[in-house]
Amino acid sequence: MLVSEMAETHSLRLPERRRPRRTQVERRAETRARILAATIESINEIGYQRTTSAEITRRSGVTWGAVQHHFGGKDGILGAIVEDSFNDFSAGLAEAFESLPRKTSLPRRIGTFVDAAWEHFGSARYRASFEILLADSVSREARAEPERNDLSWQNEILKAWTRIWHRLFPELDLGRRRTLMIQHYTISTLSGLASLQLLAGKPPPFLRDELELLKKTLAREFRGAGSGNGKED
Amino acid sequence: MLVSEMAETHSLRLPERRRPRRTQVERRAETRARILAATIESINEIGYQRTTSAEITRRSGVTWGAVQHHFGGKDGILGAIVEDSFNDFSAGLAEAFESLPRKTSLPRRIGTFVDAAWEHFGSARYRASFEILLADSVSREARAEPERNDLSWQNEILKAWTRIWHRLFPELDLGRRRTLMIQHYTISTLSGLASLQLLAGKPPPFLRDELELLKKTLAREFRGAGSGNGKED
DNA sequence: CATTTTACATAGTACGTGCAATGAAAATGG
DNA sequence: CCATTTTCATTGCACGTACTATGTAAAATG
Repeated sequence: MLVSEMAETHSLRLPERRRPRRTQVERRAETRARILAATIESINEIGYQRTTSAEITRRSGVTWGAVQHHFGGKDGILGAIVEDSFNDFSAGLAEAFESLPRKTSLPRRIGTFVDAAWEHFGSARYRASFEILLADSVSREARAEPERNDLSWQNEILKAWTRIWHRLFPELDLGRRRTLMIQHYTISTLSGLASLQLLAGKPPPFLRDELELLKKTLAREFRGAGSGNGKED
Repeated sequence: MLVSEMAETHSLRLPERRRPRRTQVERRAETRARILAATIESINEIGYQRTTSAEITRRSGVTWGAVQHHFGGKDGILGAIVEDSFNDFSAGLAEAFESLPRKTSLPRRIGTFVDAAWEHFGSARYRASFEILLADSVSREARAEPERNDLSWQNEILKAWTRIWHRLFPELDLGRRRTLMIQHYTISTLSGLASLQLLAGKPPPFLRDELELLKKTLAREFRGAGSGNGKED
């Protein structure tokens, strides 16, 4: 389905007052959102390669001039998608943390944590980000461009992850090394689920059980890791 | 490093008898291997996008005519990589199974299984296959080409996986649904590790520990799943 | 209402990419 | 040693893609 059909499907039948005098910020926000949505949709439906500039304009219903104005170019769209995805992810984790009553049991905290994380990794936007980063990051180091964009998103995402982690599970003391290992394992599994969904074209059939299995694994690793048990390396 | 430098680094200094009268099968095998190796290397180093036909000929040291002759075109190379990767994977698992003495303990069997599986998922060839499939499979369903190539590699890989699985762990009876779930979970984690390695550009720092954690998880799930315990859905 | 700024539209273009077409060299087989 | 097949090399080209350049409409500003 084309994004352009979402908001103005019947606009052809109502030619009177087609544009009800929208304000600039409204226009700006809507076209930006349409471009981003169209790009994400296209990447998920036909893949990164085939998501061309023409395809984006076709799906979004806007012209290339709009893209140029708002994002500068195609790279601008892709960068914005990755950035938004990451920001919403941090916000979502923080929100899940806030909405949790004080002194919730460890398994329950793990549950909400994994669920909130999957809210991110399971989204179409993350899948798009994944393809974008994959297509971009590998080639970036070849060009020897050390920084330029979001100064190594990897460190950023790891930092945010660790921050939330420590706030959610303050009593844990597994040692820095083991903590990072379990974090990386969790990300691997969740991102792996997302990437397999990309390859299969449909969500994993046993998704819920797999998330439960991950929770169980985390719970097991956390058990017996109360304050003071960790050994730093 | 260029693949073309591997075998004929000093050939410029020994112009006499440059080509010691190789047989056809030798020539064929070598150039094919060089092309495949160059493509895999390129995908891992500079990414799928930048792995152009020119880049492949540059790294392999052969011309486009050779590629055309052996693979028909670029798609031929990519397809061969995926196919070879999958075949070697099945062979590797089977071999690991054969080399295992009768009545090995369950944890040890799990260990060799995970290690053998990572031998596959951790290889540069798999990472290349992953990018190829990602770039190709998503766009294929958009073009509505139901079969054509290896008739849904997904089913094939799942079948082979299940086949080995049942030979390695014949006493398990978790029920079909739960078995498939755990398989998918294992693939997700391993493939996730591989994809994160692609994004990071370097192998995961805690790889060994993460594999151990996966083994532990599997062992725990298998425990108490002797013959007759499974419940079919 | 006039002016300035912002938001979008249209047409043309430079460039990379994969490949077709053709030919030469190398090996095989008699 | 010759004919045939296999293997590899060269050149030119059609095509898609992202983008530049420039023009127009719409909203803000006073």
